[in-house]
Amino acid sequence: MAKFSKSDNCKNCLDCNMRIPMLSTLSRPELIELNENRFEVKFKAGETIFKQGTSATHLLILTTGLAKLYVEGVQDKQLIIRIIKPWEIIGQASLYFDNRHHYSIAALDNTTACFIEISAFKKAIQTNPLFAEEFIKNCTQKGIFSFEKMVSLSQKQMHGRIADGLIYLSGKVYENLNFDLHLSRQDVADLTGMSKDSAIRILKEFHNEGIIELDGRKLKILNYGQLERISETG
Amino acid sequence: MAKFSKSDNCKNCLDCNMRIPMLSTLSRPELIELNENRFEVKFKAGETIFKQGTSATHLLILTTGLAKLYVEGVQDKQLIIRIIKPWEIIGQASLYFDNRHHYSIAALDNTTACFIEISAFKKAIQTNPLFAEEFIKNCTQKGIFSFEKMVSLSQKQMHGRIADGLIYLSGKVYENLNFDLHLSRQDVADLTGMSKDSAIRILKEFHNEGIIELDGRKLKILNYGQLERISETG
DNA sequence: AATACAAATCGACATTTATCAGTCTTTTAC
DNA sequence: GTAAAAGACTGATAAATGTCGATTTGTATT
Repeated sequence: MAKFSKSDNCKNCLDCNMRIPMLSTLSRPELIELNENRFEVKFKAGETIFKQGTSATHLLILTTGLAKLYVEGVQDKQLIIRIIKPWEIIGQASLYFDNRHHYSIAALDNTTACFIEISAFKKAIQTNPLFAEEFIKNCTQKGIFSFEKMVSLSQKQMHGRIADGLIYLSGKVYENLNFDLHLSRQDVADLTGMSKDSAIRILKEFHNEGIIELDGRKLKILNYGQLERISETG
Repeated sequence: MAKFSKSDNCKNCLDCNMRIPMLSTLSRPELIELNENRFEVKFKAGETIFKQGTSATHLLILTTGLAKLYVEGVQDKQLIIRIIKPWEIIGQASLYFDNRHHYSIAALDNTTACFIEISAFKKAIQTNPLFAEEFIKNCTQKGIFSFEKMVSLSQKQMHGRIADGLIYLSGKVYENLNFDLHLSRQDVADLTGMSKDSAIRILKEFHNEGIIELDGRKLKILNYGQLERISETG
């Protein structure tokens, strides 16, 4: 189970300042206030960090590990929106809406999560226009990302969607053509909107065609250009 | 072609104040400044109001008519994200990102659009925290809407997606169970992520089963509960 | 009203994708 | 170390969806 502690990983918010662009707009007193309203919790791989539908009282920043952000769709199916890495701020969606979580987060790894009280955040938005601007920037970027995801999910066939998924993982998550996948095959399916069996099949096809090398969860992209072509032609 | 004029429809931004929640947080001088940096343009049904990829210099508020907001996907296919009604603020996505439009807007009707300079808007965000908050609220709501749309597009079958489309149109756009559709069959398909022929087929099915009554573009929802059920079961 | 053109419609067919059952492999639990 | 469970994989089949061609309907133009 999750273990409580005030400062296991990052000593305080003044540290985060360096790593999180949004927080760098905050003044020293503001950071100190943020720091007083936070705590860290450790999660084991597979544990739910927060669950769609529960009330949203804190924002979340991972300090170690990876997690999946997903919405619960029809008939217990999950749709993975994106993979969360350390130093991203998560949970803004609920800030000004209905104080409910509209997605779930689950650890893909042993992770450490820092929870920051929403009220401290809101205060910073009200008093620091630069911070508010950064916040808005963040929101709008996610909006644009959503559009691309919708196009991929609704207009591309399975090969294109898997290609998009692999490009996303290597480009945005692991920043490497060669990585150890934290996702199960089911997760890959939930990320690309298809059945698990179909995801397995396409991955195997890509492997057989020499586009990727896949052994268990070790994944190497051998022909990135080909993936891009598959992504574009749908 | 589009016809220029400073104040065809709404006399000035002090009017809009009443109709647009976000603007109601602005002070009188702020509204006056906004008013000095705006102009109105008329569009005929079918005309493009702005086009994905072009540079974003203005935000947009419709004062009359309806428009579709869509992204250009693979192979010239459109994905309609939502329908725009008067008194919604459009174009925030590009505000703080790369100053490009990431979607297109096309008139579905004879419409009047009011263009507001982005710089005037940004200034209000920086100087008026309440306005910034309203802006953020707006962004996050759209984010949540996006999640629902992604689930619909990627996890529901055609019947469920058409049901979602009809529920959206009657609930959010026309606010009536009985309306004159501005969308073509192709538009309905682009809204629900399927081929035109499939959209026609499902609509006809719903008509034959007595769930809706559809004659050309006159649409009446006869059994809303049934639509909800179809939406939930996918 | 006659023509031209775009939109809507429909049935037949092809393709894509999901489902299912069964096997194999890897990890977990004791 | 072995049994059990979970995950990965595969082929066959069924279901969902798209495509195509032909026809009809509606609308705008003369």
